[in-house]
Amino acid sequence: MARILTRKFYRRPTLEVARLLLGKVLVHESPEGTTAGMIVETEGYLGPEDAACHSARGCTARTEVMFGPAGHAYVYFTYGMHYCFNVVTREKGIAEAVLVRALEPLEGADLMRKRRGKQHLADLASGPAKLCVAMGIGRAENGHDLCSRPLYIEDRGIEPGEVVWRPRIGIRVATEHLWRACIAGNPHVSKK
DNA sequence: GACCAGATTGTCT
DNA sequence: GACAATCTGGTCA
Repeated sequence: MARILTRKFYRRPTLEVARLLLGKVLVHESPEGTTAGMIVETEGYLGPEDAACHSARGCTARTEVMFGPAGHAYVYFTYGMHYCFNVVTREKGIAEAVLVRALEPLEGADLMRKRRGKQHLADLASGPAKLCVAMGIGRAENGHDLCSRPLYIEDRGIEPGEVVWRPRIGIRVATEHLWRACIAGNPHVSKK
């Protein structure tokens, strides 16, 4: 009953995509094995209006993917050691994206444990940099079309339950917006 | 449990 | 040359 999300899904307004992604399943069919996790936490980044958004200061080599068509992966490197995974929304030329902040592991938990060096399920993908390690996402995945294998998001008909909006985390500016969507009470959300 | 500093490098000024 | 959409391990309680 699983259905890979089409480009149409990602062309919606960014905050709507952020909310609708909760309960959807991110799947990576890597050479080492398949890992999958349900998305439990996301953040919207709203282009020029949003000082915290990488694209707010124009199109550069780094942010180029965000300016492209919806449904592509924007993976960036930060703090000298971490990757973060985003989904590009809207249409070509409108540089907005949704940061996937946390997953609940569904498949390939043993592979995630091996990649992360952690045993506890809630430690495997409960943060943007953690989930990239657990899912094997890195620079190579930047620009990948999420409507196709080996990396995609699918709808398995899971009801996310109650959704709550919170301030965004880990940024220095524009922290007043409630643009972080979480599944209420889910233990895999990055912070309480 | 809460708080703090260190790791480490791509990207932009 | 400064800083970053983070995580981890240490210290102190």
